[in-house]
Amino acid sequence: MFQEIEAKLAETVERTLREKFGLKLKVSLEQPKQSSFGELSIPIAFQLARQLRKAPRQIAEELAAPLTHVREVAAVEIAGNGYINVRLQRGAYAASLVKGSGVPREQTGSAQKIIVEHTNINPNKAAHIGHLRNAVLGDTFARMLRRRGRYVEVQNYIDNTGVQVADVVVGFHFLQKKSPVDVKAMLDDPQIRFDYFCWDLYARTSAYYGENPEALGWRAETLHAIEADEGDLAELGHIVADAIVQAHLKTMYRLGIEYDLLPRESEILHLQFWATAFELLKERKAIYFEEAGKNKGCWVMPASAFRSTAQDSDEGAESEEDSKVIVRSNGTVTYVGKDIAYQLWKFGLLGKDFFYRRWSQYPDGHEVWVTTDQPSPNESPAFGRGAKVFNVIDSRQSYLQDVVVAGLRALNFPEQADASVHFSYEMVALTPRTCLEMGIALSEEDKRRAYVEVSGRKGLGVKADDLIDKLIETALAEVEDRHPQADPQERRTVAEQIAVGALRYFMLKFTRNSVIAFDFHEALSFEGETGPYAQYAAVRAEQILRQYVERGGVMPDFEKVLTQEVLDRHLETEDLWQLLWLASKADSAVERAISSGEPAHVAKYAFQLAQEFNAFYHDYRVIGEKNTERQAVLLWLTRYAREQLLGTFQVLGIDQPPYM
RNA sequence: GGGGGCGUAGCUCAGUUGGAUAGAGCAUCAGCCUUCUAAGCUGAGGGUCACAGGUUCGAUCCCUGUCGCCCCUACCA
Repeated sequence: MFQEIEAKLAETVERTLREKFGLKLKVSLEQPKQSSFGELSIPIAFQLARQLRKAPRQIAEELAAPLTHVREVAAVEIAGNGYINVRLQRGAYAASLVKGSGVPREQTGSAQKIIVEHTNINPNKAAHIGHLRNAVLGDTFARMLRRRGRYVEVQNYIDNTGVQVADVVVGFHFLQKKSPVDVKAMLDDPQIRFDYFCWDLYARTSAYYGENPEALGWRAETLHAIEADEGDLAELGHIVADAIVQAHLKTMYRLGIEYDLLPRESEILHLQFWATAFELLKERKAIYFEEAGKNKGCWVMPASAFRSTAQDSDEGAESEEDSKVIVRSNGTVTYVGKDIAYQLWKFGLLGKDFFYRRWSQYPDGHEVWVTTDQPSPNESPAFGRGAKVFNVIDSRQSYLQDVVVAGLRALNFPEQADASVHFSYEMVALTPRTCLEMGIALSEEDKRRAYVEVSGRKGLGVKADDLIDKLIETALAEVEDRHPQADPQERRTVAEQIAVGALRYFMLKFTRNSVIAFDFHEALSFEGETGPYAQYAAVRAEQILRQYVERGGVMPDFEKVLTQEVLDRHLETEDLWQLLWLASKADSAVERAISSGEPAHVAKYAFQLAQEFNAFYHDYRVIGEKNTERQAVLLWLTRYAREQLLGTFQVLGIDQPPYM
C-alpha cells in the first residue's frame, strides 16, 4: 500500500512536470524529518530551481496543485523554502490495509534466476563466527529477494580439493598415522566432535610446517593425490571434506540457513571446466603468454583489464608488473583461473554442465543437491544459468573478484560482467577483552587495538556452534527464571529461538563494510537494539490477541466494523497513526535494502517497528478498553503491527517464541 | 609505492540518489511494575560529523589536500 501511494504521487508530479514544464524527470519521495510535516515529502523543487530560474517555492506550488486531487491525499503543504509535504487521508489509507491484510502480496519479480552464493567455508574444520556473518548475510539477502518475488538459487561452493583440506589430510596421514578406516571410525564415535577435532588438527599441522618446513612436501604430495583422486590420501580427502560439509550444513541449519546446491571444486577439476575456459580465454585474447620478466612462462591477464586507473601510467613495463598470473609456468591454473571458469558456468556461458545428485534433505522436505562427475539416473532440477550472480565473499578478496569480472568482460560478456556482484563484507574480529576471556595471549600493542583478527590457521577464533550453545544457555537461564512452571522442552525451544534471533540480528545490525569487533558481552546481551527486543514486542502483541479471546472477547469483523470513517476518527491520535504508518512500510524497507544491498536496513526497520509497538503497548490498554469501536481499532492495529513484524522476521530468519 | 575502505556522542554504530532542529543502542544519572509479561517505558546529560579548502541557494554526504587507522597488492587457496 505504501509503495502504491508513493508511486502514485511520484507519477502525478512527473506528469505535471511533463505537461507544464516539458521536463522528463524521475521524481523521488522521502520521509519528512519530522512526522508533524506529514507522511511524505517531495524535494524536487530545489533541484529544478536553477534549471527553471524560478524560486523553489513557486515551483513547488505549481507542482502541488494537482496532488490535492489524488484520492488518498488529505492535504498538500509547501514548507520551508520549497518542500511539498503531503498528508494522507488516514482513514482511506487504513481502510485499504484492513481490506488488504491477509491477501498475498503480488509478485514483483521476473522469471530470471538470481544466484546467491554464500557460506563457501573450506571443508576442513568447524565453522567460526566470521563464517556466520557470511552465511547470515547471504541467507538474509536471498530471503529478501524471495520475499519480493525474485527467483533465487542459493549455492554454497565447496573447495574440497584445496590446501586447507590437504593440510588436515596431512595431519591425519603423516602426523597421526591414521588410515581412512581409522578416520571413518572416528565419524561414528559419539565421543568425538569431528569438526572440532579437525579444527585442532589443522592448527597442529600448520604449526608443524612452521617448525619443519620440509614437511611442506607432504602437502604437495597430498594435493597431487587429491587432484588425481587416487590412493589413501585422496580417500582421506573425501572423508574429511564430506564429513565437514555435513557438519557445516548442520550448524547453519540451526540458524535456519538452507542451500539449494553445493557446487564442488572436485567436479570443476574432473569435468575440466578450466580446460574449456582456458581455450575461450586464449581464443578471445583475454590472456596472453608472457615471454619475459618475472612472469616469464605464465599466461597472464594484463592489469589494464581490471585496473581502472591503469591508463594514466604510460610506462608499459609497469603495468606488466601488476598483471595477474592465470596459469603458472608449470602449467597449473591459479585459483582465479578456476573461478573464472566457475563464474562462466553460473551464467551458463561455459558450454558445459555438472552432473548432480541429492546430497540430503532438510526436515521441511527441501533438498540440497551436490555436483558429481558421473551421470546419475535421477532427474535433477536445472541449476546455474543465472541472470544475476551475487557472490558473498569478504572484502579482502575484492581484488580477485575484480579479476574474475574483468575476465568475463575480456571474454566479451559485458552483460554478465555487469551482473556479477561481489557482495562484500568486512571481517569479524574479536575485541581484546574477548580474546583475553578466551585465553588468547595478546601483545601490548594488540591490547590497545579496537579489535584483533582471528586466525584459523592458528586455531584462534570463536566456533559457531560454541557461540550458539552459549547463547542458548544464556537465554535458557533467563527463560527458566521467568517461567519456572513451563514445560522444560518448550523452554528449550524458546531459548533456541531467542538465541537465533540474537545471533542473526547481531550479524545483521552492522552495515556490510563495517568491521565487527565481536564481543561476548555485547553478543550475549538481549536488551536494547537486539533480536530478542524485537521478538519481545511480537510476543506482547500475540499475548494481547490471545488473552483477549481467552477472556471471552470475540474478535470483531474488522472489515465491517472499521469503516473509513471510524478509522479516520481514531487515527487522529498521532501515536496510533504513526504505528500504522510505520508498520505499512515493511515491504518498502525490504525493497530499499535490496536496492542498496544492505540487509542491515531490514534489521533496523524491525527494531524501529518493535520500538514503536512497545511504546504503543505501554500507552494503550487494549483488552481493558471500554469503547468497543476504539477497541476494535486497537485490536486490529495490534494484529496488523504483529503481522508486519512477523513478515519482517521471516526475512531476517528470526522466529517469534510463544512466550519470553 | 599502487588500489580500496574507514574516521559521526565516553563506547559500538545508523544516517535512503546533497535538504528542514545530525539519530539509535550501550554506559552514566533520575523516574515508572496490584494493570495485556519491566528482555519494557519516560526523561536528562553527552557532537567543531578527523582537519583545511572548494563546488552549491544549501555539504556528515560530492571534489581536492592533510593527518590517523584498517585491508588488499603471490607462479597460496
